[in-house]
Amino acid sequence: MDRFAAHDADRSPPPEPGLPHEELNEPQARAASHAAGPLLIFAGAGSGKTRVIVYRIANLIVTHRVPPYRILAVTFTNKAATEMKRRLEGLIGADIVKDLWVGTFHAVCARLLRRHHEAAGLDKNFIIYDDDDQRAVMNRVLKELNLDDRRYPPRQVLSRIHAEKQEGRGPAEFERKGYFDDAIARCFEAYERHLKAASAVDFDDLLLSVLRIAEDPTSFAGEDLRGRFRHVLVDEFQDVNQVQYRLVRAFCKSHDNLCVVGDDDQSIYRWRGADVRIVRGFRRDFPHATVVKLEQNYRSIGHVVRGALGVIRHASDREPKELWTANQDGTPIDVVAADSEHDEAAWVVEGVRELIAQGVSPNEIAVFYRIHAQSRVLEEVLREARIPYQIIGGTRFFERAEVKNLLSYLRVIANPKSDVDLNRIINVPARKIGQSTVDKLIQAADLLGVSLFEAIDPILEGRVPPSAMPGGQLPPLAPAAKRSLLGFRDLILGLMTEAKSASPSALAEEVLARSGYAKALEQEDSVESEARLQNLRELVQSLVDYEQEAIAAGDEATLAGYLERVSLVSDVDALADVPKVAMMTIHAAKGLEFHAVFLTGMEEDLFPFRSQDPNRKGDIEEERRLAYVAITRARERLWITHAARRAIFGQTRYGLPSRFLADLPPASVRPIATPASMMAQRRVEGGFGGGGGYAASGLRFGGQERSWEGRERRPGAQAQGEERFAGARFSREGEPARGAMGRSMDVPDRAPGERYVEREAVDPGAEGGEGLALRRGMRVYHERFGPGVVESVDPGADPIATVKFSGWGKKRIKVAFLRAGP
DNA sequence: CCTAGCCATGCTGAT
DNA sequence: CATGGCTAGG
Repeated sequence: MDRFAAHDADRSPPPEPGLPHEELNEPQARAASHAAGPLLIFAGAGSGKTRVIVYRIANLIVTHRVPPYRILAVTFTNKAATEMKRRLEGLIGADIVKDLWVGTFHAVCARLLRRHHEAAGLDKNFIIYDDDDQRAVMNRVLKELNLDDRRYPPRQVLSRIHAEKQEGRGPAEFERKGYFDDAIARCFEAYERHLKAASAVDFDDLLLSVLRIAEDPTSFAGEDLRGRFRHVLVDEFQDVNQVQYRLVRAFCKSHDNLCVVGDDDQSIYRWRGADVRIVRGFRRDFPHATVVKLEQNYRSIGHVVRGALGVIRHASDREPKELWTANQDGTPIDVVAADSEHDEAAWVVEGVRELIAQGVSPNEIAVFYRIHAQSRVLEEVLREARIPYQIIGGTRFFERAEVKNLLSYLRVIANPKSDVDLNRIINVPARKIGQSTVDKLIQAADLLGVSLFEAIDPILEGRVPPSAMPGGQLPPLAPAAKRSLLGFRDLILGLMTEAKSASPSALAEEVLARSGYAKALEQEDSVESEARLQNLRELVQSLVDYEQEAIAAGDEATLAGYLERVSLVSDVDALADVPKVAMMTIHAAKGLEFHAVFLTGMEEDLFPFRSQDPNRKGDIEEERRLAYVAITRARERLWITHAARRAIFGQTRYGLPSRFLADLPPASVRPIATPASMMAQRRVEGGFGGGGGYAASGLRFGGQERSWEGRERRPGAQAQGEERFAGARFSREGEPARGAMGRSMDVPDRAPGERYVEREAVDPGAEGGEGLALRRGMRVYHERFGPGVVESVDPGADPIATVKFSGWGKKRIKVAFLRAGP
């Protein structure tokens, strides 16, 4: 029995007779046994969709006798693919599973493209260019076209091209909208030309090339692609883009055995071309589709499920569905007010330490953040506390310079046309081939219309036609430069010969030895160079691992195969099954689950994220879905933290608690303030002229239990800690019941930081002051609008403050209605 | 030709 | 804050 099932044994769905090994509930079983035709599965978070897909595939093979190599299952990450295969092996055996097509769109397309490389005009050993490589190509393109890279920043040009390709358009279909686009169009054309010349593809091409073949009605390759699969399953369907959808439809051309599984509430990749309309329009495209909804959550405790629902309920335009759970309520969600990001990190570490002390395995604990930049502080504190952790993403192993260098050597050996790679290593280690020499080489290559590598011989022999040079001869190379270039050429040629017989790992060793790279690093003898050597050894080891895996799977271990794999690894793929706390962005957390989750940085402008660049408009709806994804990762415990101030991007920001916090049902939340946060609060309080400010503000100690509408009624089983704060509730005299005011009914009844208020400030009998001494920047709290920051104050007998509220914007409020906020 | 150090500039999310 | 591009000096 697998880990998932073992862990959740106490809350597994009821057994279904006739379905061995796995137990499925009614809708799950319906989806799993659906034999043919289109099938749309709306799978809520934690509703056991992986289980359904796995069982469905097993069913197709065992019951319906579909040959495994006729089944394609597309997953979102390689890790998910591996996990799926692992679970299938338990059901139908490894022998059958190895013939299945299971993988990400990119991995599947890379494999198909290897087979049909000719139809795409590529060498068999084509190379996949990553972002860095793409930028290098674009830099060269801009230079070639004499375009100012300040006016046309490579990244922006690329992102424009990327957007086009994601919609399935090439340079020919590019629509010019103004004169700026003229240049973009030329860049697009030149960029494509360079990639093709290098026999390289970018991530978009991987899909696009296969799509073009698959949609070509005339070619043999296209026929093969359209007839290859009899059943296609796509997981995380809410995050597919147009190209991927067209691809899937092409694969299903001769039948419509298409099973898609998704949850529009978890669509978080719109920014990279994912189109929720595809999942929402599926029934229009396939009117006879069977639709199954999985709405029972088996993963999380009741408080977590209700917290997630509170957030997603306010999403506009979602497929009607109601997630529910039979699980126990468990512990409420802790919403923690911290003073700073350091304070926040300290709280997280303390919580992690406690969990581990209680016997929770570190790999069942995760720390989430909105952006990678938040990880550093958390990492430092964890390291200090000697808690083992692993960071997913950020600066990755394969992005380190020395690793990329060795990979570039290997890529040049596999595909000498790859100019980006050649350029990268031509002077690594330093071998006296400087920029001027490389520039001449590039010129020669451009003139001859060949790759950099192919231009070496002509330039050494002076065979570059002078007539082609505008304004004279190509400046001659210095003898020293010639010698160096010759040495480099021979090095590569020698390694190419070696590659014919040696294994990939042996070849890598050979590269390190013959190039002198290892020696150069050894001689440097610094802490950094030692670390680099270590990384290179690790890379060689990963080649060895690859070879062993290939042998075990009965495949041939090829250099191209390895290079393809490293190009397509995703961040989460690196998530190892080791006892370490996992740290990652919420995007990376999609599809994962943990016993305990710390969701950090829950502040306005950070989450929901808002770019400082006013041209880039954020998408609040997507941020909301992201929050939903984050919350639903937790099985038993969830802490959500926010900090009053945070140093990020080189400056200190004073943030408001995220608007999403206000959407958590109060009954499922336990507000907590860190000691440092309470201290800071005390300082703010001082500015209010003492504890009497509350009485003066018209707020009254309420102590009265407020009621909620519908399902959100306070559960009978109160969690401990709830009592501690039970008396600390405020209500303003004469204020209408909040339940009548739409979303404000879910505003937490206690603002973060209120614990201090309870202990120190609430004294109904205290004398009133002369109103609040508000200053700009001060944090206040309003009964209806929640926490806010004072922008300005109009003094007078009845002073009015302009206050910015998270989620509400600026409001002019009588000071009398404000009190000290979080 | 190489290297160190300076300045500037961007800075979400990722296969 | 971190990376990268550029300049000046070796």
